[in-house]
Amino acid sequence: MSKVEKPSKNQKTKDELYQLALKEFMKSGVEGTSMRHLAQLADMSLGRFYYYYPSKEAVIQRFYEESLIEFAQGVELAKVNTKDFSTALAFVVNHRVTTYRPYRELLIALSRSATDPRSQISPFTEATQPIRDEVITSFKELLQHFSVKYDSRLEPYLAELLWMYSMGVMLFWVFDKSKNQEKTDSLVKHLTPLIVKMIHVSGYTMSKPLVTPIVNLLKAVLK
Amino acid sequence: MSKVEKPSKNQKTKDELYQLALKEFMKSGVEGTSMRHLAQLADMSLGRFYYYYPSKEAVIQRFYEESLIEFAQGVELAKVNTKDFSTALAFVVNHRVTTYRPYRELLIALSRSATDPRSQISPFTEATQPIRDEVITSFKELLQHFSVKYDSRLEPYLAELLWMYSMGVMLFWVFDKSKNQEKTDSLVKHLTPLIVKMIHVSGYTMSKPLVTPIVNLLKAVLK
DNA sequence: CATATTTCTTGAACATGTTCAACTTTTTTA
DNA sequence: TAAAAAAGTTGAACATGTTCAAGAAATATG
Repeated sequence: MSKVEKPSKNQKTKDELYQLALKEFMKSGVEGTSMRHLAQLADMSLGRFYYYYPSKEAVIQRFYEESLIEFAQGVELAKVNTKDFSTALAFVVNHRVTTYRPYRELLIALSRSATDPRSQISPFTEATQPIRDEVITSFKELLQHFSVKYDSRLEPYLAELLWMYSMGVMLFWVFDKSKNQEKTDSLVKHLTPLIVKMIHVSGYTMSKPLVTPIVNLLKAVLK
Repeated sequence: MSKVEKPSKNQKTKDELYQLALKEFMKSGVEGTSMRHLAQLADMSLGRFYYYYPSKEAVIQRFYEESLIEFAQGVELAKVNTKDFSTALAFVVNHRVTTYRPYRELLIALSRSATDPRSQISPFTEATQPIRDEVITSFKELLQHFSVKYDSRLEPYLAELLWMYSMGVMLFWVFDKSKNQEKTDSLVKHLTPLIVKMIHVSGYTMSKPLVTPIVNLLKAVLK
């Protein structure tokens, strides 16, 4: 009756096709996998595949959406697995990198799409991206959970900034050509405590004048 | 006799094709311009066009290279047109945005390529990109020209960091959907003096302990 | 149950980026 | 200057992402 409750054969096919595509993308890369090949693997006509995913990018987009869900879950996990905010933030980012590792190939394709302002996927664009907002909300909760203290003027921006930090690390990771992407690990290990310290310090009365220009910057640029 | 001095008909044709392609890209967008159309406009066969530019991306790549040259020139210009380092840095970035403005469409395509780690174009990748190094060198000279004082441990990184800042602003600009991209102007206006102040402050003895973790970060992550 | 409507499926066609073997013209070499 | 090598050019072919009119199957409606 309602729209939600039927898993509908349609949805099931869609899911299967997605899994299939994902596996093939990992094996042969995104560009190395043709839509015809995918259709063939799924034992269906090309047109039929396109009925379920109207474009190759649509499959990537789905991957992005699934990732965001896992992202939010990772933030939740951080709450129970860590003792302070700094390790929590590092945990979130590392968790993301870890779960992405098998999908590196895919993430490259994703980052290509993401850097197109016209794309729905771009993490910077403030499209009505409900899942994106969910992640940002869970960052807000994480801050509260650890009772992080900071300059109240940062309140409207801080969670979103943390989100941007995470996405920035992802991008760095995609580019990271060092063995096992260990530079990314370094980056997170060094930068995370720095950021957290800055957040803390922003709360001290003495640093108010330092925070003011930053707040002005954020006010002018975000939202 | 030498390799350099003949502008060779080849090179001339290449230049003309580039200009032609550029104009068409601006008019119809990069994706909206087919290689066939370009060949037709140039009154040559498709295969012939491909003889000069082996791919569409090669044309974009050329645009990138030309841009880098202008970039370096912009840094030189800043030397003579500004009185202090902060305005110089803002000048460089604004100059870049200004000269890019007519090519916004192209820059989107560029940023797509740039965000592919496999591409030659990526600003982050430390490919042997001689022109890139030239820009970084001119940043070094700019620092010297204004006798900017800073923590000496930053010396190996500072110029490259400024380069990254500029590229970051470019990326922001591409995404900036505000009217006339005025948010980018805000960003530059607010952020540039902040950065310059931080550079200055790094030189004070009292801030050495603050700089140390940052230097460690840079050491671990760059180069 | 018969009909109308929606959902699904097919197969062919199209547009476009790219490749390449064959051919022609230009330049170098002896 | 004749032969050989290099540079330039052609046109057809290929692979791939995407579209779409037409039809089949499933579902809703009266």
